[in-house]
Amino acid sequence: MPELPEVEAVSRRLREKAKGAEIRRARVLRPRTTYPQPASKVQRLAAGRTIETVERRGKHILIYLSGGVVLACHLRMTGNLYVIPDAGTRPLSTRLYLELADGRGIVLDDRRALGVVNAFPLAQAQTLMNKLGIEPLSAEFTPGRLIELAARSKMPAKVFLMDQRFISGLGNIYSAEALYRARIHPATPTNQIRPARLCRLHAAIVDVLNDAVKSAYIAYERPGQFREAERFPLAVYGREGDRCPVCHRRIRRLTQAGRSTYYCPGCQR
DNA sequence: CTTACCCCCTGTCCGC
DNA sequence: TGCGGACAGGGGGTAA
Repeated sequence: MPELPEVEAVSRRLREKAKGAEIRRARVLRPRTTYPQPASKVQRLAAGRTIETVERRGKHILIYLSGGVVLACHLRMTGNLYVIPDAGTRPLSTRLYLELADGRGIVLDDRRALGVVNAFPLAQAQTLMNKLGIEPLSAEFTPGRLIELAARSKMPAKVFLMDQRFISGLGNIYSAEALYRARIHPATPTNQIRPARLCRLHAAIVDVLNDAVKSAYIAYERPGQFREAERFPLAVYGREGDRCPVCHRRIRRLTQAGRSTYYCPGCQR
């Protein structure tokens, strides 16, 4: 599920519903969820504090609590984080929840249970987030910045885009979609892409993410629910064998860094 | 600095 | 119909 657009949608919805709420207590139902921290530490650090705000950094959701504590949440593959009306009535796949003073709950609902929640002092959260690459939807992400970053790596373009230390937030789907929009072959070594094409890639990244954020925000209108009708239209991802709408060649799949990459052999060179 | 595994989990799909 | 294996939008760790 979650790459930057979905995480942004989840984060916004959570902020709208839970900003200002007081956490009565926190319960970790699956100890591994707070790894490497003990569940007790997260429960203790969250209890009694007020949610000041909720922000996204890369694919992380940061819940800022009163007293300088941050809950850093990562949804990984199947996680979702949302407010439910009654903390006593939770989905089966709840791995951790925060019981709010008004009786509502915030749940980490995660079937595959790969999601993680840690509690950090503000400064430590800051340090960890500083290790992430540039925010692709921020003003600092410019064509020039992408050109600088690309010069530092000879990774295949797709692997580069997925590496959170360069740009944070792109995953398997939107990396492939951005490369398709930019007409760049996913295996091209990043430091060999010409500046003009990197400018095109920059625009493609920003456009695809902005489009997908809008779509994801609508799709997650109801907490914990995904509206199928609002699924973002994917040009190449998961479409092996389909015809490219532009050049009519069949979409191909290849494996890079253990993940599937989809691309159009006609458009992407 | 890379790549190439393995691990963490559950669920689904595909081929035999 | 049943079953084993591959694979799935995440990342961390370790070895080479």
